[in-house]
Amino acid sequence: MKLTTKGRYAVTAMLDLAVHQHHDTVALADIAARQGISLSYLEQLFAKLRRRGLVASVRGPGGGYSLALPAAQISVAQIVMAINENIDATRCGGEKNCHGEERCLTHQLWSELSRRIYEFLDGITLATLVTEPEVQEVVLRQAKRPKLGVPRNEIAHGSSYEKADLS
Amino acid sequence: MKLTTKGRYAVTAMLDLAVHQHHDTVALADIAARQGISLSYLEQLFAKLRRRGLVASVRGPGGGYSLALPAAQISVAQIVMAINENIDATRCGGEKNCHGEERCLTHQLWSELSRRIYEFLDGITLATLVTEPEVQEVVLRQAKRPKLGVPRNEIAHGSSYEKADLS
DNA sequence: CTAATAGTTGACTAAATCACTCGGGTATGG
DNA sequence: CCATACCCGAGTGATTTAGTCAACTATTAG
Ligand code: FES
Ligand code: FES
Repeated sequence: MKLTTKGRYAVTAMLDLAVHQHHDTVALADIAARQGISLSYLEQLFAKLRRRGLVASVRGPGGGYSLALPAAQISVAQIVMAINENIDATRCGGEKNCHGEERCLTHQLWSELSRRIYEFLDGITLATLVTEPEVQEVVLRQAKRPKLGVPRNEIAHGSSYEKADLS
Repeated sequence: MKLTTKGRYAVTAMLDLAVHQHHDTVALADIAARQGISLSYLEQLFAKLRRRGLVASVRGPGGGYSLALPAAQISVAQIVMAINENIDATRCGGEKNCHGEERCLTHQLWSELSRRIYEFLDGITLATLVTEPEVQEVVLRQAKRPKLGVPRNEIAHGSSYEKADLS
């Protein structure tokens, strides 16, 4: 699997979207401001999410994004895969050919690991997350803060470069 | 967690070592030849494994490496962590500060994922792997092949660049 | 003694990827 | 028509990956 900040941002943004579902649509600028993600970057992510049919968009003033499916039908695995493509921890990508043309000593191990990770992430939907007390707490904290109208390209970013993949 | 080819090679090499334990020591050159890994690269990996106390070395002719502990006491997680340091899938690295100075919406999720992965990899030891029929099969196949004396720096490498991390 | 073996160390590199940014589009409601 | 918001592609610097290379040092067989 590949699990980078890109995928994490996507899940965070989708969760924000799920939380604010009561509006018809949510503008990316709002998500950007609430979650501290660059707008341009979000646009990139949502383009992929839309192509995969996970979100729907409405253009023009008052427009924005909404979930294309009920929150209970969108799993974290789907989001991560929409962004990062594969979710496979083997070296061969399932081809069983990374040692010469044959299966290597540890293929079985990584293959099983991939399955576990996928099962875990696929078992958690946006609906699950929304009801988590830990999530609700953060949502409340964010609601209290004055929503500063962040203009395009002026959002602070952490510059940490950490990854988390399991190709 | 971080799970790159580096970590995968390390596990493969350690497993090879466990399989050939009946010799006093195993030379890296043998492992390199059997598993198709560059010798110089293996040296780098085993330096770390030795510092972590997972393998012991004997220098000079007839020397090589051996497991520093019984195979049943070396888990895959230990090997991966010896090579890649952390095994954490969060963005904050456990600091809970990746949104401003506070916990982000999805911290809980990545944190739980990290735990699952760690538990899985820590539950599998070299001893477990050695007895796997899938592994035995590969070992037999490798034993049949004539052990070509591969000189330093002449081993073929695949140039695939795939990752698998979960920082 | 000496040559061959094998581990030890550190610096160095090309290529790939990541995490964005920038600059312009295009639809749409008021 | 104009402000809003989505749409899209190209480009970039920093970082990491997956190695290589060269020069040791320890040990032992002969
Ligand atoms: S053959 Fe699939 S990981 Fe090696
Ligand atoms: S605060 Fe830990 S992952 Fe965001």
